[in-house]
Amino acid sequence: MIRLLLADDEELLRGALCSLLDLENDLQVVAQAATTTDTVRLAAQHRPDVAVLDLEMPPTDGLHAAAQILAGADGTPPRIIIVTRHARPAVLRRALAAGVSGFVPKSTPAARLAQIVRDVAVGHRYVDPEIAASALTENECPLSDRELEVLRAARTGAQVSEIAAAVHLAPGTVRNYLSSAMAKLGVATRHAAAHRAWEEGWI
Amino acid sequence: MIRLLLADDEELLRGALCSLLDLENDLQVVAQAATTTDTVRLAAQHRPDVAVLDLEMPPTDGLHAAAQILAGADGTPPRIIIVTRHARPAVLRRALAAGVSGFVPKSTPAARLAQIVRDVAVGHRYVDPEIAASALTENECPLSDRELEVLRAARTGAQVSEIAAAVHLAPGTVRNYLSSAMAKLGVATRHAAAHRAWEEGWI
DNA sequence: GGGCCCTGATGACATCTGTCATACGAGCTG
DNA sequence: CAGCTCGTATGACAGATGTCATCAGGGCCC
Repeated sequence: MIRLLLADDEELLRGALCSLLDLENDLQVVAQAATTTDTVRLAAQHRPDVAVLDLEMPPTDGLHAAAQILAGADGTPPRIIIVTRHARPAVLRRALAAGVSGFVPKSTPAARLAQIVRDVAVGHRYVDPEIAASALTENECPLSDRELEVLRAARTGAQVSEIAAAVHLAPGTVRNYLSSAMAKLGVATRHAAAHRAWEEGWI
Repeated sequence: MIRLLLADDEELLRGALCSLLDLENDLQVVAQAATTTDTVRLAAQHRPDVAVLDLEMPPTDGLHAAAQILAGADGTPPRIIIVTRHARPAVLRRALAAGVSGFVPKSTPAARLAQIVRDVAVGHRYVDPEIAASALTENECPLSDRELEVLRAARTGAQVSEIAAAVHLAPGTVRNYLSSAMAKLGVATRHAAAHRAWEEGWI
């Protein structure tokens, strides 16, 4: 019997997946969570074999939760499967770096999930083939850490002075980073750059 | 037997909901769609009793699909339930104006969906109580149609000239609309205004 | 130590943005 | 008809933004 932890902030999806997976008679959902904090707590408490985590979850995100679970486990940590709607190569890279075993976009047929869970439970890794292919062909994120940082701060439409305060840099420096990020992305405004970087899964 | 059309671009959710609802022995999923065009086509072809539509679907959205289904039906049109993650009062208003019978956020427990489908099938309407309460207390969108239009075009970080081209207005006029929208929303940049309007579900 | 790259910072300059006053025509209201 | 509002447009101006050259300090390699 494979013991599962299911984490997703959307009750509808989590509930539907729960009953779907519980139908399989070698799978058992032992805990459910809607937040990353609950996820980490319940993983430590129930020690599931496999944790299926949505990437987009408050208050942080699935990757943070995965890292915490893997770091905090004494003994063998659970295998972790990340499920996401925002399935971009860059996100896949970050997920694999965090040590997750499975990466599944929400465009995967529901029927296949149970099999992926079984594969991962016995130690295999599963990565959506489509995204894996993109990750191998698409170019890396061209932006530096600082550039990503200022773009993150620019996402809500803030002015330079606000961004500068948020990242603890001089306003002029922020403008330089924004400028180089825009040049790298081939766009004309910081906001277009932030939008683009977000779409690509870089921030 | 209640005949259902299920439309959602996420296979995972659609598949999970499908098996969940099929488990109920008075419900039967007769068609599934991942795009709004398929949704409209299959609704005409299968004439389901209830259509469960995700709001966020390519290439248009669930509300467009709902309007087309209701307009195109000869005889009694299907009852329509909109499911959405982005459940804001403004969206609810637009949905009700389009003639849908049910409005369900994705935070609804999966187990309750079957009952909502049954209620709607016999002619009741169902609106998530939480959102309905917000819709009654929260203030209306203060923006005019033109303001919303330019903000929509501004969302990707475009410059004034691009926005002007997109909405077929003079650049100066676009700036006036952006300016008044920013004033109404109490923000300092067009991008912050667009971000805000998006969060509120206005664009 | 001397050179070299990297990060963060500054200042100057052209351009873009946000604000505001104003204008003009369409439609409506008295 | 005169007066009014509304949508659209223009021009002017201050301030914000994007670009670029340049500089100071800190590691790092020879």
